[in-house]
Amino acid sequence: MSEIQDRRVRRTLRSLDRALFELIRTKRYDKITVQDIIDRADVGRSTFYAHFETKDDLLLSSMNKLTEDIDRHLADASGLSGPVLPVLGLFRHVADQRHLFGALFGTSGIDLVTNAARAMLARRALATIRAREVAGQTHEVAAEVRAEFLAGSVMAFVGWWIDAGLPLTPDEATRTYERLVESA
Amino acid sequence: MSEIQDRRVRRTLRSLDRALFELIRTKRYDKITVQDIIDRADVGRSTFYAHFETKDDLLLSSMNKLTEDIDRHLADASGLSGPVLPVLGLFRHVADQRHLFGALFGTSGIDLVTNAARAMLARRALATIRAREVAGQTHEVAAEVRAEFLAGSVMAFVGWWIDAGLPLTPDEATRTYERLVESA
DNA sequence: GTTGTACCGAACAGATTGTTCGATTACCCT
DNA sequence: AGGGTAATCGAACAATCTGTTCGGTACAAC
Repeated sequence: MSEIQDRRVRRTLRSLDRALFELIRTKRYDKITVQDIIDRADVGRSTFYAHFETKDDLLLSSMNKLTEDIDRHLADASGLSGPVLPVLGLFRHVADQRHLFGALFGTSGIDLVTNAARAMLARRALATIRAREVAGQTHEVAAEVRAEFLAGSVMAFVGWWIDAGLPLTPDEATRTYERLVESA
Repeated sequence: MSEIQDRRVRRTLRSLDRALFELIRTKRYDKITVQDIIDRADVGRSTFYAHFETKDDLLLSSMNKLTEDIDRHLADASGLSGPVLPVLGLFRHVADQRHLFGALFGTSGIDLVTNAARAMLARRALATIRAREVAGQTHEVAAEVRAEFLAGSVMAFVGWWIDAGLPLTPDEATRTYERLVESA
């Protein structure tokens, strides 16, 4: 798309980008002020607003670059076999950039609401898994990981279900969810 | 725990609770101000700060009640068979309270960051699934749902992986993730 | 009824937002 | 190399929000 000509603009945009991500590493996004950003980026107030309408605007623009980046690290799966999302390249990228991704996707993030619910589900799941382990049932993957994953996948599914406007009844949703979990 | 004696206090707390959730239904949590809350709740400024230190404080307190609520709607799975998280009761509860849960867990929520990444993964997954459908591969669950679910589960897994401090190498993580997805 | 305590509302300083404007400065192009 | 163009700076602005303090009022508990 739009290639930036002017060196001053490039410099400004990169400074803002960098400042935002550095700040996200240190505190919650919604606690970061435009003031924080321009202070760290050493950019004039009016300059910021010449490029972005709001703080969200800057975040979305930065996220675009980041998702393009992620996209490049996902292997192509247009073949007919193998996982639908071949994540190895992505996971390597995440490990490389652990600080950045940790700030962005860790549960220390913004989402107090989802996290509270997810944590509760994970606790429930873990208790059940442990009880079954005691009874002799084992699984290849460690209990904590499974519990967290199950909780996360329930939240993901509910998120989709709600956003789609509840196109399934609770009973259908349950059946669909269980099928997805056992063979996604 | 602490049972509230004074009727005035009960009234105030319930008003604040209610106001917060009503507001969450209309706009993003981080855009809601304490001013909004006390205006809608018809509670004096000093009264708010007599009960809560910050807006987050109120949210967390309200979320506690909500997760207790969710917890009650999750079936007990202490038995040795059946899904680890029996979600039917939970899903029914979500459908009943769709407005509340929609505001809380829909992708219109706070999490611009996670959502951007999730949306991109879902797009990728959907393209692959469709390509395979054309080639004759079918699946019980609709393509969109599968795509969203896969994307969500990757995000959930990465979230755990990062929070746990990257205890697995990218290769191990990939293997673990794939095992979880195919048989959680 | 008496006593206590929760509420209200106004006022406060400090911070943040988003805008405007003139003065600099750096850049791009020829 | 130089001139026109465009980006930046920085100060100032009103408007809003935060978190605190205070005296006065009204309600609850006993």
